[in-house]
Amino acid sequence: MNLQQLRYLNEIVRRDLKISDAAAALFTSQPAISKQIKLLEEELGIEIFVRNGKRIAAITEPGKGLLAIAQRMLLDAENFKQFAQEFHSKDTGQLTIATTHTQARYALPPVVKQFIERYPKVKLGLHQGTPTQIAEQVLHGEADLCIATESLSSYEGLVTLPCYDWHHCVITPPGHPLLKIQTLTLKDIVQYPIITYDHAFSGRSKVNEAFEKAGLTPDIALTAIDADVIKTYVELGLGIGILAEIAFIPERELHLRMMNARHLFKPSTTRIAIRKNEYLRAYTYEFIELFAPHLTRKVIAEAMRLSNFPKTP
Amino acid sequence: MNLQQLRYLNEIVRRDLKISDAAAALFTSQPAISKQIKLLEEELGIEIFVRNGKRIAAITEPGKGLLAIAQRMLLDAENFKQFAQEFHSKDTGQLTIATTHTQARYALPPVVKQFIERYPKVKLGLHQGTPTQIAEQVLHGEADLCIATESLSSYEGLVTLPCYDWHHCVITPPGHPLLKIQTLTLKDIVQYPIITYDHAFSGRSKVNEAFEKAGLTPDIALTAIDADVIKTYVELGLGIGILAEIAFIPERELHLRMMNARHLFKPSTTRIAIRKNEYLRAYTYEFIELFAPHLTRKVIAEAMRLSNFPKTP
DNA sequence: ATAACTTACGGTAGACGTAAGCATC
DNA sequence: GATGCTTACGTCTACCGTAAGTTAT
Repeated sequence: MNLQQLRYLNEIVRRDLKISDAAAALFTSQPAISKQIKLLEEELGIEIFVRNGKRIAAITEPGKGLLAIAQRMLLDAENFKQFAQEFHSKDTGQLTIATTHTQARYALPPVVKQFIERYPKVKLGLHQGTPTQIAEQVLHGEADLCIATESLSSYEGLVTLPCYDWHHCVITPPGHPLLKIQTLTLKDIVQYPIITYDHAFSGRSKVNEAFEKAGLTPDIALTAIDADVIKTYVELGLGIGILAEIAFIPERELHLRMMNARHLFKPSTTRIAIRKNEYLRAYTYEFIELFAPHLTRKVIAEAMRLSNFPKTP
Repeated sequence: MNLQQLRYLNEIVRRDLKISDAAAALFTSQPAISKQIKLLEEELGIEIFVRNGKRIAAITEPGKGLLAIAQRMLLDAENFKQFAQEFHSKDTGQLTIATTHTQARYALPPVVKQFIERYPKVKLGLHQGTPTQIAEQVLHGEADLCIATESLSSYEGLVTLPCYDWHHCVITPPGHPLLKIQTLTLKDIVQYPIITYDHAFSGRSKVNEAFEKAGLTPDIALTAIDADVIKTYVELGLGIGILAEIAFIPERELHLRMMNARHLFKPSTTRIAIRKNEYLRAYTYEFIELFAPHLTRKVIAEAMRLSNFPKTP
């Protein structure tokens, strides 16, 4: 048994039990993997995969157990290298952040600016995607951390940390009738077509929740993944917008007006997620702290440690 | 980086930083290890060992961190094989138990008898040693579990489980004056020379504790590692004996008499210890349960799991 | 018929052992 | 001088890639 064989095993499972796909992903030949898996099975004396003639049909019960141990070992192998890197060259390396539009466009720029000044030799990568996509990128090690507002906590293999709370606001074109109202109500809002985030994005769930609770059915004219699209269509007069306060920069939006909606929608929490048991570089800790100052190295390390403990119901 | 290199690294540290000793222990040549460590250091770009010319002087700070990860990986590698074994041949394998004389001679025989009937194909091994020795055998993987009464809980890498409580008793030759006393006191006992266990064996600490608390200084005539030696010298009239109740089998000891001493010495607890995070075979669980029926597979697995959690002070 | 895995075979890299060299005690 | 690590070199294993073979879809 060696690490290479474990890598092969892990990749085959990741690629839906297709050896050829795994070979392509690991830049090797199909027979190479085929043979190593055979050798591994032979050495262990058990079958890891259920074969249907020459095709792999499923993973066996013991195979699942082996896979779990293998994955832990592979993660440790990564940690081993990372740990060495840390001492070899403290301030160089890579940091890949997976995030959604809202964060990338409005929350991250000042943080990134500070970070690249502090760590000019760290190659910073930004992957944009849906909350689901970015969570899986972290799970598969394609990104070091992800930042989003929705649905990060449902992944077993991730540790999530709350960064900050924010509120939605309502935007309208100048001169809109709503602007005359002192304190907005949901009833006022449902009078007009609404343009807001796609479900699964940027706290959209809190918006839905509020309307449902009030027994109101809003007329959602258009849903967008990012605030810029929402603003564009509000400017065009298609309706009023509901978006994150952070996404509205008053001095830039000459053709839009913002109204407070903090009393209407519950605050959303933006979270950061990292892979469980992953060794983090010093600059990764620092990036997180730049983004959310209360998430110090100590706090993060403690949360990571606690993530392996039983859930207290 | 590969597992072999990690094995080398681990063994060098285990052998007090002597490459040649590590080579001997792993049945390979000294240059083989030397070179692989060099290669590893080169690959990682850091020095793992502090060299004093051609001699290894110490392990570096990063080296320590790497060693910790390496050890976890090596343990997982063992678990990987063990797990496979489990499915390959459920009821065959090896089980090595490290224990002290008292357990081996008096507590284990019936358990071992039952076990070899149930698992005739499992090669059962018994290592006898001091509590310290047997704990280290488990730590180094030379034994699967150890059973003893003293000082197992002080090892970070072990999980200990209480098996049963037992008491000391006092033994004398027939016709001894003490036998006339209804209820023994410590004052009665210190009138005579005492023969008992060596320190660090079989609850000797509880005996010391009792005398100290009472402000009495017993005349310890002889200390032995095992009960049989104690009994021999009590028979010879060198003094009275204090030993584990379990070690006194009335029908066999024609030249000795036993007196209750439960009210004099605190009960001792015999414990079992296993290595943290080690994958246990089904028959290992069963052996433990045979020895201590309340230690079911579930209880043991839970204790193992909890051993990784933070200590609640 | 094609996609997917296995078998067969030759080439190459890398790990190991032996022997010689050199530094520390 | 003895011990202990490194360097040098030859050997051998084992892994990988290419190509041909076999079996499901």
